[in-house]
Parts: sequence; structure tokens; C-alpha cells
Amino acid sequence: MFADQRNKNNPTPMYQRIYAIVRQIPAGKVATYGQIARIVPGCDARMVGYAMAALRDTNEDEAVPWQRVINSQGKISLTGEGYALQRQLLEQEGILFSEKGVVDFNEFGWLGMD
DNA sequence: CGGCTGACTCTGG
DNA sequence: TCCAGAGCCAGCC
Repeated sequence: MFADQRNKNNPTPMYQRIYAIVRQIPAGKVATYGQIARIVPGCDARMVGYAMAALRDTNEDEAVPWQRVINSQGKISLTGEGYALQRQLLEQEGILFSEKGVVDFNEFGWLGMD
């Protein structure tokens, strides 16, 4: 299974593994960096963030719903224009933000954050 | 092969 | 509530 792929013989680039997970997040739901990190063995929250950052240099941004990945506080980690763009994309999917810009995981969390 | 960079999370003061 | 430090790794010069 996946756990074995963390070996040197793993032909799959880690970023691609991360993107694969992100692509599984359905519209209208969000997941945290840490959550995704736990799904991908040998990967941590930072790695996920780095993978997302790397996305902007590729043309995969259309295939990977990067906007559905937010931080553990339920907030968008980007600032400035990036923030506005991500928030807009999420709102278009029906995700609601509190006045402080926080998403309710209980309602929109992908894995059902109970 | 060395150095630099980057969208996190948790803990403690 | 705010801030600093540690943990930790793939890409791209």
C-alpha cells in the first residue's frame, strides 16, 4: 500500500502524492495541511505547504484544488491577493467564513473533524 | 554535491 | 493574545 511507497524505490514524487490527496477533497470541503500530512507517510504539514507553493509554477493549478487546503486554525495561510483569490474560490463552492475569516471544520471539514 | 527557499504546526513563556 | 524556536524535506539553481 501507500506506506511502503515511502522507500527509496518509490517512483512517485512526494509532491505528486500530495496533489493526489488534495484532488480527492470534494468541492465544498476543506482539509488542513496537517491532515494531509498525516495521510502521506513521511510528510509533514510544512511539506504540504511547500507542495502547494510549488503548484503556482506549474499548470496543474487547474487540476489541483489547492484552495481547499487551509491551516489548522481554519484560516487561509496566504496573504494579500493570494488570500482574496483563495477565499473567493472557496466561497464559490459554498464554504462560509466567519467575520474573522475562519472556516468551521465541523461543517466544512473534509474528514469530518469531530 | 552545496546552498537557498517555502501557502505549517505545536509548545512554552 | 502575541512571539520565538524547533521539527523537517523536496525542488531548483
